[in-house]
Amino acid sequence: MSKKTVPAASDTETRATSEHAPDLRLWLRMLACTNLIENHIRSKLRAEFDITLPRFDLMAQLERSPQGLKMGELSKRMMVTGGNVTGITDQLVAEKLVVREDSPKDRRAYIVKLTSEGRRSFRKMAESHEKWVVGLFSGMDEKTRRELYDTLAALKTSATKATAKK
Amino acid sequence: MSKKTVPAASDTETRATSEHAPDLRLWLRMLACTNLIENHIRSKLRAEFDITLPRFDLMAQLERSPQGLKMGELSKRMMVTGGNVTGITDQLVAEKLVVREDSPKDRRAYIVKLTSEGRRSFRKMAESHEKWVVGLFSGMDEKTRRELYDTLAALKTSATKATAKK
DNA sequence: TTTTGATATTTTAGGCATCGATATATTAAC
DNA sequence: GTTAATATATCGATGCCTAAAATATCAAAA
Repeated sequence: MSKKTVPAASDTETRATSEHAPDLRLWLRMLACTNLIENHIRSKLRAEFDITLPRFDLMAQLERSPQGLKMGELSKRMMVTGGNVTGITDQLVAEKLVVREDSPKDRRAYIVKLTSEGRRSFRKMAESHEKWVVGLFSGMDEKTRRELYDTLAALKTSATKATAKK
Repeated sequence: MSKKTVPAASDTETRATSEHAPDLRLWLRMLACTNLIENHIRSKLRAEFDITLPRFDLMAQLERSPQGLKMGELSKRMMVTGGNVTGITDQLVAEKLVVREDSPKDRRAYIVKLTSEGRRSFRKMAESHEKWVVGLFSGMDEKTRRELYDTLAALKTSATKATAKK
């Protein structure tokens, strides 16, 4: 199913050597893991639902906020630029999966919402998506996953502080 | 320095709610961390050296392999498609940072190598890059970083196995 | 009011990424 | 040796993504 053009062996982490700072090796390993998982999910979404990851992600945000979200909010939450959200939204609107409604409070803004078809469609995809993710992590025991979850919280704090300053 | 258009607060992890599978929340947190760090590094590279992350990454691979690498090898190690490597290499060749040499063994293949200017340039950038990464992780204590490094190894094993099958 | 500045979104130009198709060279089968 | 299968790299179409500029609205100060 979907012959992979992107190979998984001998990956990004190859860049790290013993002479590098431990933090650098840590970062490259993390990046390699994330890319591996992300690429996998991307190709599954495409193969089974003919949708892209960014579109899925945008819909996921909306599913969590039934009252809808402004473009700017989507941008913040997805950690991408506004112009990017414009493009993805355009596509989803064309597919009738979301709608742009005028904000009653602010004529500059739109409120983006899932259509009922969008909601139905998303829920179906999300179910599979969750299974894939569970599968990807299933080789780790419970304790290790918990540990990873907690250490990532620490990383998030550290990185947020570092990127915020200056 | 370089006012960020991409905000960092209220991020991708927002997608996760308590009703989701723990693995899903773990994955979204990991993704949020990676995006945060990657976006930061990307904008620093651009602001201080006027280079993109993919070009930096390609040069990093070559720096590790002074004998040069074939396009296909770069593709494997960077975890991107061959066509992508073609494009990035074209740009770096135009900037005279790398060269494409004909492979003596295989007339289909090229060997890509850093030029001396490329090597010099890369080393300078790599020094800063390493500092940024260290800074991003500096809010975590040594033990936690070690823990993260180890749990990621387990994740890599788990995910590799899961993506390989079928 | 009018101006000033900030906010919300889109637009534009350029680069990165995929997939699928193609051209060419290598290797294996016969 | 010819044919067939495989491997290497590029190209074309499409979509994501950013930064910077343009447009429009809002909100507060003068």
